[in-house]
Amino acid sequence: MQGGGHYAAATAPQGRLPSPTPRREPMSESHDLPQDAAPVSATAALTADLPFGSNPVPEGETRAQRLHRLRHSTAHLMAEAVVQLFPTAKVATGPAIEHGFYYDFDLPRPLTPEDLLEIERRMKKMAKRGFPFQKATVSVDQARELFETAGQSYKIEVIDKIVETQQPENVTLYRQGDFVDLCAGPHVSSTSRLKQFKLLRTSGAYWRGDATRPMLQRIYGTAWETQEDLDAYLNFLEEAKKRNHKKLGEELDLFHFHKEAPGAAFWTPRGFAVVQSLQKYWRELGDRRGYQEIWNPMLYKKDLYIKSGHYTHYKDDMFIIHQEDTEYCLKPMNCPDTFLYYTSKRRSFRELPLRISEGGILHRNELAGALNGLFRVRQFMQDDAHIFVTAEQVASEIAEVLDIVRECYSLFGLSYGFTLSTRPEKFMGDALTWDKAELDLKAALDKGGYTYTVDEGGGAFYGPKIDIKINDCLGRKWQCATVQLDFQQPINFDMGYTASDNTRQRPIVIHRAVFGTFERFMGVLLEHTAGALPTWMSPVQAIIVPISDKATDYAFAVLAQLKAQGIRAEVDDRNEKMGYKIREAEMRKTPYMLVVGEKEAENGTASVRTYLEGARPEAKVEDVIAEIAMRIKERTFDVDIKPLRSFDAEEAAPAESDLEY
RNA sequence: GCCUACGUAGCUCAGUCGGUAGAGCACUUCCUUGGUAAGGAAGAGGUCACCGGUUCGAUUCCGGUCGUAGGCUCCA
Repeated sequence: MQGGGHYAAATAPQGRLPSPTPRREPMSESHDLPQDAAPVSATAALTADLPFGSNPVPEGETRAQRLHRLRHSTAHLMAEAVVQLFPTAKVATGPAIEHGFYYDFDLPRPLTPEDLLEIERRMKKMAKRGFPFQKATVSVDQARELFETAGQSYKIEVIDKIVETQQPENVTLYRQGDFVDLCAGPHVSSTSRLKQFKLLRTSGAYWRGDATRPMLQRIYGTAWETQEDLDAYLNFLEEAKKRNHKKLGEELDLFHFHKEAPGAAFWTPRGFAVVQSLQKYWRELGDRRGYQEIWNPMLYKKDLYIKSGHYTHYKDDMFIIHQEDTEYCLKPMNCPDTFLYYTSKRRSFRELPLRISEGGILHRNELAGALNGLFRVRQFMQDDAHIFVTAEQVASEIAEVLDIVRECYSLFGLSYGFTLSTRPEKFMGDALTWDKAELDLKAALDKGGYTYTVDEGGGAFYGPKIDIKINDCLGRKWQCATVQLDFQQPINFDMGYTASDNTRQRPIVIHRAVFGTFERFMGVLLEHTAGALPTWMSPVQAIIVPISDKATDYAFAVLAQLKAQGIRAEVDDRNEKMGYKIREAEMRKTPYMLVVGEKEAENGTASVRTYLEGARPEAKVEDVIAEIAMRIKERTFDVDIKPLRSFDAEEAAPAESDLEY
């Protein structure tokens, strides 16, 4: 990069610029510009002639657009601070993103947390000084010359890309203070508009997201229009941290991870009770909705995956076992072996739609760096099902699946959104079939009254799909459910059915999962409920607290009654005071606490305390049991969900003011 | 897999500028028999992730491995 151009140093007096910071030394603000900083003055000379002028503020912007502009400008401000600290830095790209912004840099050394503080400090300082954002429209050649002189090779690449895709005559540059960037804009009028921001973290990021390109250093930050918004957002981050499902899993003794099996959850008795409650619901739902469950092997000769195409397209993600001369694969998905079931005999149109579910144990060799608690594991179980249908049945069957989605998610107070992904450029089958299928999916969505977004060309090569994203009570989105049409695998497996006219027809396969994986869904639910699960899922649904051992016999008698009704209950007969036991039960978020002493033993009652309501008056044991049993049976969502304010830019409109940049 | 950071008792964390470690909670025993979020005392518990290197001596410094976190990439 020939001398390490400080490409941004365009116009300001040179005395303001810092010298390169020595490796691993704490930042100091008293550095002066090195006298030999040739690239700097060269750049300054170059930009001096450029037509920097006004930066018109767009009219009629939405709040989202305003925030986007604000955040993008903050990214530029940050880049300026980074270039000050690291004059040899190369800057890559720095867009606004949801809730904030980032900027990628190629730096001489890794960033430390102290660097982040120093960068933020400089940003605040420059913001206060109020440098205007100015815009210049220059020819592509002028821009290229500028960034070449400054040694900014990534910017050259961006220019090349723009030229290749858009063939413009001119590009625009934006400048604030000492920093000039290739940028389409728009920006705020002045850095003095940038007040409520915070740098959050650094990370590595491949240039252009390409693992073969250099790893850059990315700094993430957040920016808002008001201090109140910023505080609320930082509070949200804190709350999300508190609700982290790994932390809750530890505190509530639900699951563990061990390095002996990276990426695979070890469920404790308490945690497994929760998983089983969910699986029980899944099986009941399947029964009710006409699904039949099968149970297939976990280990297959590679032939199966050669047939399905996974061996060529998915091999890197599969665990493969060599046994003597044979290659076996741990199954990464249920579809291929479900298809073996389908083709195991001749099928009639009378059997369709054939709804086959299988919650097999799946293994995927996810990248080590991608593993993340229950959200990304290597071993998991999906609430998977494959529905074999005729073309005519697609629309009604999809509608049925969407109705299951509605039922499931409403059970947990989760809202959700749909995305319809249509035919990609490279697709299998004929376009007519696709068109019909897409119309069917649309019709099912419309008929159900669902709103959805369309991702044109976002479908899988084998068929269009509907993805469902959950919104939890912190407003976070999670991809769990998916409904996919598949025209390809029926061909690979030569599936058929005999139609009413005695011809052999090809079925269409619908892949569907609602919870997605039980693991991820558990993680989402834990964070959504902050670990206070509804009674029907709770590991221990009722705990009986004898006041002293004089009441122990009665406590166990009550326990027997609870258990007789299928309630997960325990007696805490440890030699502790009741206050202690209650505290522990509260911290475990136990929905029902039945306090019993001599008085209750005499009356056949219990003093009830619930997690939701606190202490209640004494009640007949039968009545309490009936209440708990009813909540379990009906799967009542007896959870106190306090939705945090949304950070969706469109929803959370501020008190209208002249927020004008 | 890549970047950065981290790994001390079951959990949450102190600490050691290189001389083999400490707290709280949990656990065990004893005392206490107690009305709605921690009663008291004693005890036990650690190859300071693992493997190498430097050193008289490494938990501490260096290198590697494994695992974890946040990202990148990928995805349920």
